Amino acid sequence: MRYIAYVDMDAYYVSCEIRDRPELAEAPVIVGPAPTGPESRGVVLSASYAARKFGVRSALPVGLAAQRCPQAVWIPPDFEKYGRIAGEIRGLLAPTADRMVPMSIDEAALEIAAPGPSDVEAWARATQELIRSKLRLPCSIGASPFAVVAKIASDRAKPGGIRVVPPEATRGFLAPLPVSAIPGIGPKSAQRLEESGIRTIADLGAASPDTLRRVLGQGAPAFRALARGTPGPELGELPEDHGPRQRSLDRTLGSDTRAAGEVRDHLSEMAEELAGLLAEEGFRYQAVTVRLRWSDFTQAQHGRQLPAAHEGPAALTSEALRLAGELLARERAEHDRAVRRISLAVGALVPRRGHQRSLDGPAQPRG
DNA sequence: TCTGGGGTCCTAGGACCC
DNA sequence: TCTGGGGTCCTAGGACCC
Ligand SMILES: [Mg+2]
Repeated sequence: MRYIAYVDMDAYYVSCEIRDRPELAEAPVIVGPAPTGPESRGVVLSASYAARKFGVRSALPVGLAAQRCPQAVWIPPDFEKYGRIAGEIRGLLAPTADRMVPMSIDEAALEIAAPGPSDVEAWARATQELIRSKLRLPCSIGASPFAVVAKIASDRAKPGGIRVVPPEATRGFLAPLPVSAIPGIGPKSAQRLEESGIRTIADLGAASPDTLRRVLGQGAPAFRALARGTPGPELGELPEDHGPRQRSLDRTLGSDTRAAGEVRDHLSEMAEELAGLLAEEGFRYQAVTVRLRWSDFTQAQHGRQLPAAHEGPAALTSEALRLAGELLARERAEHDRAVRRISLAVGALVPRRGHQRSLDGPAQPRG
């Protein structure tokens, strides 16, 4: 039988740092911009399990994290290191499986052929031991013939565990879990489902297709089939890789601004940087979008398809400045909020002639 | 406490075509 | 001539994931 094993590194950034500073193994460690430092506008990127006992989680504003856990050891992020180690992890994993698909910087899905669940279990123990002995890093592993079930199982196995769900056990495994355990059902969907009396995945499987369609939209039938233990290909199989859809850069300003010149200066730099990134990756772009987040945290975007694909910073810079100018003009006339964050994205990416996409798959940074 | 940066996909309305 | 319907593309906004 073909199983999908989902390997998810535990507290990945923190584990990478503790590896180099073993005296911190049991300490409340937080990777993120220190709240007393220059980048006070930030969030926790990764928290050790000791820090989580104080209510510190990824994406928590650093000010609140410091308040909840004053004794925390703060370590600034080193993305170059995390990326390099991620490559080493993949190098160890790939030869153990028929196929390995990187899902993020700290997750990978592997296809393995195994006669039964006990063989998968043995593979998972050996794999955990391999990563622990070679790289001194902990991970959790979930496995199922269905991709999304393997991922959910890896979440339930954390930290450091293994959870194998044979196909016939799928429905029973999922039934008691909250709907929010399903990737793709976030806080908003969970709230709306709760308002319809749907709290667990068992509730989801018993709900009427019409109700689910209203709350979850087009994906409803796939979620319902999953809840009944028989996911279709949308959730059961690993997604195909068709190359990146877009590339983007974001900058949150140290303090909000109404100065158009400041916004333009940032955008010009960002356009240069983004054009350089695309050149390295071998893509041309045929769409440009500028997105501005205002001081009240709402955002507005303005974008445009270009008549032809471009490379280099010139077209990107002029488009970006024009789009931002139009957004800012409208904002001045309507609400006149200050700018908090500037984002620049290019889409409709076209491979440059003669340029083959790297076999490593797209860059997949995360934090 | 005050909310990062980098991605993917879905929805909805209007334009346009058949 | 009028009406309806479906498909696709574009744009803006939003949910969601790590
Ligand atoms: Mg992880």
